[in-house]
Amino acid sequence: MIEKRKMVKRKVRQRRVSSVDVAKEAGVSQATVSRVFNQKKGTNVSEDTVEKIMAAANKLNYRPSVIARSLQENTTNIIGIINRRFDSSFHMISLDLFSRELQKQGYTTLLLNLPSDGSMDSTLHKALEYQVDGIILTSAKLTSSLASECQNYDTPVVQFNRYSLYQEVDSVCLDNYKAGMDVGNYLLETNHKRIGYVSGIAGSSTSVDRKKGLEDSIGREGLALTCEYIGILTHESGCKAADSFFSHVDREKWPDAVFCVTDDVAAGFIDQARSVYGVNIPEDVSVVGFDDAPIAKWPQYQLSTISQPIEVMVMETIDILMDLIRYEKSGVMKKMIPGAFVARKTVKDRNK
Amino acid sequence: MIEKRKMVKRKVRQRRVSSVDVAKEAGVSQATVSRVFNQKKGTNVSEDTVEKIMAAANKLNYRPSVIARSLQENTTNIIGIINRRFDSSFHMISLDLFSRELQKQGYTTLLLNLPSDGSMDSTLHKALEYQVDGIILTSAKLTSSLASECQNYDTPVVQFNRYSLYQEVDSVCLDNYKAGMDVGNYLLETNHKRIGYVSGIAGSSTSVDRKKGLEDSIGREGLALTCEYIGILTHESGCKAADSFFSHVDREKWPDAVFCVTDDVAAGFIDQARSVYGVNIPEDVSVVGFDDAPIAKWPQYQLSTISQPIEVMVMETIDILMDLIRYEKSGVMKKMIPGAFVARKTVKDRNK
DNA sequence: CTGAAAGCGCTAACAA
DNA sequence: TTGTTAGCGCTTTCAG
Repeated sequence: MIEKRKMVKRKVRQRRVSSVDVAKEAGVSQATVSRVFNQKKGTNVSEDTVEKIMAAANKLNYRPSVIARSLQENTTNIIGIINRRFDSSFHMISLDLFSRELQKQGYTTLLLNLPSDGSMDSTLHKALEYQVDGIILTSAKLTSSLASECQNYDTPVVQFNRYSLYQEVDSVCLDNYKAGMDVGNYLLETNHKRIGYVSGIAGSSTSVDRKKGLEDSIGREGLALTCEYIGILTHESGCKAADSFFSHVDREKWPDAVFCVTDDVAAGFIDQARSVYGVNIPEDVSVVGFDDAPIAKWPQYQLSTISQPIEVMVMETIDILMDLIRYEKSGVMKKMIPGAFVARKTVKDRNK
Repeated sequence: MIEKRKMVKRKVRQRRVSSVDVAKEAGVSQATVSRVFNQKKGTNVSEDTVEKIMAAANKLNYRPSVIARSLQENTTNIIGIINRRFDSSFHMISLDLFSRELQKQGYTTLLLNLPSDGSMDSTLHKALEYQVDGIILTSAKLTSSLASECQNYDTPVVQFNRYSLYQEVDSVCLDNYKAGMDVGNYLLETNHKRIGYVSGIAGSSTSVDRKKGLEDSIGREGLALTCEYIGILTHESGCKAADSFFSHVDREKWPDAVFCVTDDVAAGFIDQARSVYGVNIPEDVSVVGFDDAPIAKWPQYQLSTISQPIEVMVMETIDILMDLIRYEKSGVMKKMIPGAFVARKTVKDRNK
């Protein structure tokens, strides 16, 4: 391979065929060619010339240069999606929805990754340099200096799956706090007393908000979390949480309900609890997950969980971004989407 | 929302600050500004002017326009990734690796989706219009007319996770046929006689090649597939396969080994076989999966499987593409990557 | 070391 | 209906 590279001659990319070439071939002016390939508002070109031009274009295999057009129009029809990491099906599904829907609306997706240290400057600048028409920032927050930089470049940003009360940035986010409260209230109604929480990555705002909602809810009944495990978003992390909750602990000190930050985590928790500690779900311990991922429906889990309407969230995000692109901004839009509790079979009503 | 849109004035995107603005501010010519922002080969600009220019640039918040540069240089530093669908962690992981590695090498990723009818023309044309420097086509094959169109545009294409003997297109693909043979040979060595296959989407070449390898391998011992189920790449599909293999069938007619196209499918197969039909894995039936996804390591599965070296495959793909971008093409490169059998606990040695 | 000027491929205002 | 012309912001000779 190395050999080959050395031996082969460097390459200069050939010039592409341009509207001038087509114009020459068709015997018309370049502007007319441009008109034909811009059939916006009834551009007036005679049938005859259109035909001549199309013939020439086909013969030469002409395609307009989006780059040149972008330079002229000061707009690229590209949306930058800045992604923190792919660590759950939530990210995969939302990215897929984003790019498909944007494509449907005539935009293309430029995918940018945040470096693992989480610093955003260079990635954001890259997006700005490419003159994207808008930016979707997933699972990350903009600092205020970065936000004003986007303002300078007249490039709208919408945060997806993250929000902050103190930011001037538009955002769409599941109402994680409320979802946490809903879970708490449900567990109270079903008469649970010893409630545990299995968290995601320390400090992740989705995880923190869910916990806070849970705590505030059960706090109104004078309860506090019995136990907590801080891990990551994997099955294995759920297993470890079960270890931490059930080993070296008297049976009376076990939680009677556990809220897991993710369905995957909940599955790991359930598997380990059942197989290693002989815990019956939900007779001994109730479990609630989050996401309503496919795994929640697997027969052995039948997991009660909170479903995130990802598609709604994605559409809202795109709508807001499109407004920002097309119209002058008037106020900040922070959209909180409610999650929905899906009752399956992992929570027992302990009133009975 | 509708209201708001109507009331607010249409937006015209403001002009960005250009090198001319910086030049004015710094009291130099525009060309010199350009030089400073192109410190490739020892561009000779004096310390003094560099400082003046940087000061002005910072003051005005100047960033070069990649678009204008692309127009001039006839190269965009964008790689188009054309994606068929996201239906397994394999796609998610490989996309993540692709975009991170490309970013590391100074490229950016334009993400394009194939429409659900699978037609590729419009998507490919979109990539060509954006003048991407190269295209990575994942899980799909180029028709010969499309391939020659890319040639016309001097835009190299590498197929990832798909290949064909008859194509002139470079490709990187796991050797699915060989992997299928490996599984078959292993099952023969361990003295299995009644072998079944759970396939992915009908006609998907990865699925077909794995099956063919399996068949050819066991065929040399005079065996044929005992049973087959054609489904999709989900846990549920694996459950259905178990239904199809175990219901309404005498126990003596059960397969003694089943090869599943994916770990997820294998997990569903195992779950259903165990819980509904009381099948012991691997005592009654051995199971082999594919991918070595995280689920293969879950305690309740401990799945024997074939691991795909995704990272190697991604790197090879990028290497080939970079060669194609930088050097004249000399021959077609079809890279077959071998999978590796990972023995865990779902295959029983029936010689003992 | 720096400036002037041409040109990448396109759109759009203006003329004809 | 069509052609002419002036840029969009940049890189790159070519002079000086």
